[in-house]
Amino acid sequence: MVKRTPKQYDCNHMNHTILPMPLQELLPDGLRQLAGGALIRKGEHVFSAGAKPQWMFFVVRGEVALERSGAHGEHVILQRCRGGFVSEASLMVDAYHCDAIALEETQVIKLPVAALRAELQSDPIFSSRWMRTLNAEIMRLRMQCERLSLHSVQERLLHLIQTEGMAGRYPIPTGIKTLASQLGVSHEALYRTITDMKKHALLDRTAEALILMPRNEG
Amino acid sequence: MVKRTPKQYDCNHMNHTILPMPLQELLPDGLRQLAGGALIRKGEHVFSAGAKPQWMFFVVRGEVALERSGAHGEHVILQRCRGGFVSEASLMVDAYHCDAIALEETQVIKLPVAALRAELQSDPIFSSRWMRTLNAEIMRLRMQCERLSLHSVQERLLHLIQTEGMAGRYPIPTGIKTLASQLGVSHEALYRTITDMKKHALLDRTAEALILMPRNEG
DNA sequence: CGTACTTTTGAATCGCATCAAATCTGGTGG
DNA sequence: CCACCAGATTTGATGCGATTCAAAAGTACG
Repeated sequence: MVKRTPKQYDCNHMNHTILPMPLQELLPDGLRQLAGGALIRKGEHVFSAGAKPQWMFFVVRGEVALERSGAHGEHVILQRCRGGFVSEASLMVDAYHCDAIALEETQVIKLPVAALRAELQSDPIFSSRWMRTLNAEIMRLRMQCERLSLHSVQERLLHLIQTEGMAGRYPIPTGIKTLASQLGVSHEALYRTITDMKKHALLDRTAEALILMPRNEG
Repeated sequence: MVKRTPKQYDCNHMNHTILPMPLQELLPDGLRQLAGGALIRKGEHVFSAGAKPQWMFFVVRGEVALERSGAHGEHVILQRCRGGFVSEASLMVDAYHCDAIALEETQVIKLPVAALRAELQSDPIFSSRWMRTLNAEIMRLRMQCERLSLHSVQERLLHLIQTEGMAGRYPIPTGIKTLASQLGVSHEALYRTITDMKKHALLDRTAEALILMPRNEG
């Protein structure tokens, strides 16, 4: 095999291991060549607000939170990402508009923004697929707005499980505090709500997930 | 001038009047030919959740709200649109995921979805511009999520004026009740907050807009 | 075994939703 | 011009649910 310019990852060789299926299907060959990997430790920034986007990040394993921080250290989680691209919107923008922080040890794949942009220009199929991911992002965000418009913690939690869970099951791999921040409520309130719902047999909680109980109304 | 197939609007002739500048710049010639117009009365649906998108709507004048309705008639305004495309995300989707309702008499321009999709495939420049609008939408939605994560009415209102207003000025053409719904608070609470803020010289209110007063802190 | 963090419970307080009612407004028709 | 109506605006009172502060118990990790 021909020796190639060394990269952070030799993707030609490792494609089948480091590129997850959805990314395999999405990316044209040319871009796959340029993909690199990175491991981000818990608490570290993937990128920071104000910085110029150089890479597009795809989360393979772990979890990244997009957050914005106010002047006083309070921070709002705008979105959590456990798989797929982080901040697709940053592709066409000169500076990030929020922070991305690893909530646990996280494996990402990096794609150079310039190459990605070029590929979008020249490959209509890829462009179309990319637009689909943007559309999905928009709908997810609209869902989140709807959720945050609900007034009680229980309503928000139910909405989350119903709209983002799978068959009434919603994973909570990074804990309740993270989830509370995502729902825009205090962690105490969320703990209490979960306890109450368990007591009323509306919800079950395992270490990894929240599970909605089927309603057996008379 | 050559006689053309009659359309709902003769855009060749009326381009400069019915197509607003941002749309002029965004759309390729071919699509401009296919643009039609429509006038939607207050309270009427532009489209409804579940329906298959046939047209992409661009608001020229008036106001459209994207809302989702629960089972009991309660409705949440996901977004208000006073200019520009409504629900860009619906372009790649088989069914609308929310309702679009005119909050006042509204002038829109309609573009056939099929032609728009085709143009996105064949025109990389247009495709790139369209992606930019999607990105802007994503950022606006993230802002709204951040806003809805704030706990007090005053914080939400300030955030709205600061992030979506121009130079501390935010137009309220369709009234306070609409604004309250957008902020996810009751209209009474919003009225009271505005009154309080006026009393404390934080805010001024005219018939058309809310205006943030500059803080003269010691 | 100590440290840091999460989970849990408790109590006090506050802001908002809600219900109610009065006033104001613009528009319509007699 | 007035009577009337539908909405919007405004004020009031009440109760609930969440925030907040506090502290204890549990858990992971070196």
